[in-house]
Amino acid sequence: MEKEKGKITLKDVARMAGVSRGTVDRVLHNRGDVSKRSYDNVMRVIKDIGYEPNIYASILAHDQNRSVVLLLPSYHTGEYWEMAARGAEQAKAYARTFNVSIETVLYDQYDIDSFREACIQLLGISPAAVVLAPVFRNETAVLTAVLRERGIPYSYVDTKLEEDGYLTFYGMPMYKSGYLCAELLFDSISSVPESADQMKVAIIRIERDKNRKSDPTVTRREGFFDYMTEHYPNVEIRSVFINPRDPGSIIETLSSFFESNPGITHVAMFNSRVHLIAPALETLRAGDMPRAVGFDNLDDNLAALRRGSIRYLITQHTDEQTRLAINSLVDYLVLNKEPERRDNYMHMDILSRNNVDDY
Amino acid sequence: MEKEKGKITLKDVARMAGVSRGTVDRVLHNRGDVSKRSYDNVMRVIKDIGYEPNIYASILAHDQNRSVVLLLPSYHTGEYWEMAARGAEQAKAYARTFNVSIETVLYDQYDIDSFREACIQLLGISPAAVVLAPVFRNETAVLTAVLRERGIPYSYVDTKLEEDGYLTFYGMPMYKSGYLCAELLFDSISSVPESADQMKVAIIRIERDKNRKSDPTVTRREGFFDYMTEHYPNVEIRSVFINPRDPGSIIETLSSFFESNPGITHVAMFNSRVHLIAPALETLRAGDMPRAVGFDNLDDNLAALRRGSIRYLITQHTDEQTRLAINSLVDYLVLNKEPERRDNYMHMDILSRNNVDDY
DNA sequence: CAATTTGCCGTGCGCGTGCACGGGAACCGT
DNA sequence: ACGGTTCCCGTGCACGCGCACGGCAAATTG
Repeated sequence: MEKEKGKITLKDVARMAGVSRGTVDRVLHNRGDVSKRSYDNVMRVIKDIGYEPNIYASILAHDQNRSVVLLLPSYHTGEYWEMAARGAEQAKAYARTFNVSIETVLYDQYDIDSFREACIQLLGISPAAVVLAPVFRNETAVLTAVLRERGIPYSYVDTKLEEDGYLTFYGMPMYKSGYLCAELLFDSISSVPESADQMKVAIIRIERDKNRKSDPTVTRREGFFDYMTEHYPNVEIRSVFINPRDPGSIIETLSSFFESNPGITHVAMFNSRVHLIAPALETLRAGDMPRAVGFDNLDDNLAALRRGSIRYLITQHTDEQTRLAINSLVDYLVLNKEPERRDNYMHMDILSRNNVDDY
Repeated sequence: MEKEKGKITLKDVARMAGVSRGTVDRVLHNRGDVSKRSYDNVMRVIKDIGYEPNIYASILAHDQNRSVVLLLPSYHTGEYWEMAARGAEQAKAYARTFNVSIETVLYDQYDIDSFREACIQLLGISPAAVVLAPVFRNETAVLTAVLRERGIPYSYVDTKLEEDGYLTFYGMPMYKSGYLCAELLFDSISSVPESADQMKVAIIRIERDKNRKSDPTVTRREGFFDYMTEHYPNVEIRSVFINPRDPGSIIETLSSFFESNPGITHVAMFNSRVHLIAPALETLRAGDMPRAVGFDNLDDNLAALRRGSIRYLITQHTDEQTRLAINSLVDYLVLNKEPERRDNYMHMDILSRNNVDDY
């Protein structure tokens, strides 16, 4: 289906359209100084013979080094956003193939001013494209407005804003993920529903700062509760809040929680930090471990999974998200390739003790 | 970490080594006519300054069209090997970036002569690289010997032969997949082991032709049985054979099986064809569906999963396997990039009704 | 010693595109 | 009629590399 022999070049187009290479070039890149007549001629020929520019020659001649900037919350090793950064690392290999480099700009996700500074820094780089996670919604809207104005394409990862200026979005179906979480928790007794009376669920949540950040896990929680009301309306559900900034306090919090709420058989956590409660479960409930399900393949989570203190992890391929987002932008920039889909919901992986190894 | 400004070119290397571009070129491509002195000089400079050729210029100048051939059993839509072919489709996009095209050569997996013919056809194409699944072990060994002799790199997918001439292998950890299969089947009652007495497992197998083909699922079966003896040594396990060539017979076979083996609560199947027994389960066991687990994300399997007649599917990303295998070969051919790992065991995905949608 | 071969090596051209430069024609105003 | 714009357009060089061609010196041969 490809006839590689008689490759059609720009020169051929020029000849067939009765103009020079320069004119074809001007048409291809919309840089004016072309009469309507010539323009139409060239366009017709291009369409007729299906001309496609040779990207090697193009890149070779261009020889410019564009950069795609990834705008992320800063992270320590083992934290959620590190995975996103890891994805960028993988994308680099692909991007460098096309002479585009990946820069990462970080900000403190608890400090809105640092986000604003990061935006300024980002614009200073004058990137060819941007990948970002809209942690601060309003400020992100400001940034993307500037990007649109400057004609810089951008993609969302993790979450998106409800506008339509972005090129692509890669994220997780949050509602479904909560639903799935509940299923994995309670699948164990679906064949013996009468035992549902003996179950009690604990939902571990994070004490949140009062800031303007968005909390994507609310949707996940909805999915979870909908599953519960549909399948196990009588199961007791309790919530407890822990403070991730003070790891020492967690075991105390949970200890008193378990005392005042005896008979907890299931534990769910809707963000990436199940690993924080794993040690507490192991010491407080060594005898009768509740069945625990959490999210995201952080190293600490995987370790807890292997130890058996977490039963299942649902992962959203955070690294893949950034990788694909970057790739879509690179394809768009270099190959003029429109993405297949704008909104891309990633597949959720279910991880158990027995399939983590080759992850 | 990249200094893109002063890109090092072949000319720079030539200058620094005190030779001409031609000589450097001869060194790079091992085509002789270079004195030992010059050779050493050039090699030293290359290593010192970390010269890397510009592949765009290289491809542009070279302008040759190589092809990678994928050697697979022929398939009908919805069958296992179709997924492998699908992966090739995805790899095409990447490959064409480098002026390499992907050809597929098919053979009848039940006819060894057709395989031999396919090999001849393959060699006729004089491919730059080959991806293959060693269905016929001995004949595959013959083929790979020829490939090695001709210096054509090749990669295995799905299964591999025990030799070390291949560039990469992408497959599934078969033993673990069987183990995982058992866990997913019986996880439901792990907290109430006393009910294990009431369980009965059926293993559905395929009547095999008597040919020299390899059966990779034996290892999977081992993993399954090991899990069972470790965790539920007293559970009854029965096997039943169905004939995939005669779909009409399946329901009869299973009907009489269920009659003579009442109380089957769990069903496992170790190849990609669970979809064959799903309708039978739905009609024969509508009231008390046994819990069924199978393998591979064939469309029919996914449909059965959605209908609820299969509880879990374990998938091995067959499409990814071929995609990655092809990519590894392309990288090796074009970029001279050695693969990171030779043997690559893919992650197993667990698919349930609630996470198939975004697959 | 002349003629030829062999071992090494440098140079020039072409791959297809981006872009700067300059130039011709038409149009304007004086 | 003439200088000055404006609008279009063609050409030449550069990008980095592969490869063919030819050349020079040393080694070999008759």
